[in-house]
Amino acid sequence: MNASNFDVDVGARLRELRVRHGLSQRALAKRAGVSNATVSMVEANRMSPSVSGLRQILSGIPLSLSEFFAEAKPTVEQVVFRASELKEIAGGRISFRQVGSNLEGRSLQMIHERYKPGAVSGKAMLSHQGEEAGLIIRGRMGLEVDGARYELNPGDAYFFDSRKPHAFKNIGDEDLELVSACTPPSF
Amino acid sequence: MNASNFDVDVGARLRELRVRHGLSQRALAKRAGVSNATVSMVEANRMSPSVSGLRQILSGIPLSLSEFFAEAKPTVEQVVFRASELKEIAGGRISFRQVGSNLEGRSLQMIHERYKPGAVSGKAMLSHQGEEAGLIIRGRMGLEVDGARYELNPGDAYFFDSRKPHAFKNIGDEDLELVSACTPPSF
DNA sequence: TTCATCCGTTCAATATAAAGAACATTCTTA
DNA sequence: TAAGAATGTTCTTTATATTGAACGGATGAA
Repeated sequence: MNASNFDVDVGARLRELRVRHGLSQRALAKRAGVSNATVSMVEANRMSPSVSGLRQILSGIPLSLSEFFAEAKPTVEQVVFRASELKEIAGGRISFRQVGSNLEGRSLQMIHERYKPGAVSGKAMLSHQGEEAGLIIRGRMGLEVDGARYELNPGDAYFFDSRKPHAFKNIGDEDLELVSACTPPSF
Repeated sequence: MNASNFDVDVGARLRELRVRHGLSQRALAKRAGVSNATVSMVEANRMSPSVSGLRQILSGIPLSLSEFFAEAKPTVEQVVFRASELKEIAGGRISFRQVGSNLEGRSLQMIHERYKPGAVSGKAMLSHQGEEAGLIIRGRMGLEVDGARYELNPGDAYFFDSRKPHAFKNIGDEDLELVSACTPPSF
């Protein structure tokens, strides 16, 4: 049994991509160097192509296997989130106010962060893979990533791999305010 | 043209994942309900499994096809980007200052945006799939997504699917300043 | 109409993936 | 030593993916 996710409907996905690119089964088959019968069979799920066969077919679009199997991103309903609507996901001396409350199925998370003077946060462990970026709006931040220390002022920014251990600290006298984003939002 | 990637070595990737999970070929085969011979052949690239066969094999780890074919993320060298180092990717009445200059291999892009009063930007066409988010620092923004119009003030934020047509405008008297992020950075 | 050309599907023949058993090798353990 | 159990590989048979050609339907032009 396949534990982790819903199965990709290979046939439907191929058809969707082919049509989106304005190709007929035959046109795609010719570009890819396979028979039109194969394209037809695969799209109808009447057979499961070999990986090399699928790669061959996709070369006619062209598209990588990675792109083919990438998770479909669900549509996000709400577009605008008022300042008062941002979801508080941390309290006290640190305020994390997230854009949108439901992370399910998203690949991007944005947070409006505020730290009181001296406040600290961070992760020591390797979390799931992904990337993190942020830009300082106000105040001074001390950043430690993978053992290296930095000081950031308004307008400065950071970018690193989420798997590296990291810590944030407000090292100034006033509140520290920044906007951060990370992907994927799973943590 | 498939700009983005090199082909996956299916055999090597499977072996890497199996070993990383501490499974022998036979143990994996048993959990997945396939023969050990198949696992051996696939790892040696002596045959290219069918998609359904590979899915079956991966179910023993377990791992989804999506995860199997996901691109390995390269490590990002530079962590901190000074305000003066942000890369200007648009000029004139609109200033887009990107965190980091090289997007290759990244899945996250962050931009410090500034619009003069009246300045407009946006995309009418469907661009590649992904998500976009932003948070207003200063000024007033008019946002149109998929035909719907919104007004945003400092602290407000937005989040939508990049494929929807969208436009940004500074509808205030002062400069509009915001931090945005999108994924994937391809555009 | 009739011809031409496109579309997607289906069929029989062939190439290849997958199973099950036997193989060689390297460890343990007696 | 030798026996036992683990590993990954290689064999032969069987199931299935893939081909090339033929099919039926739709569209458009003479």
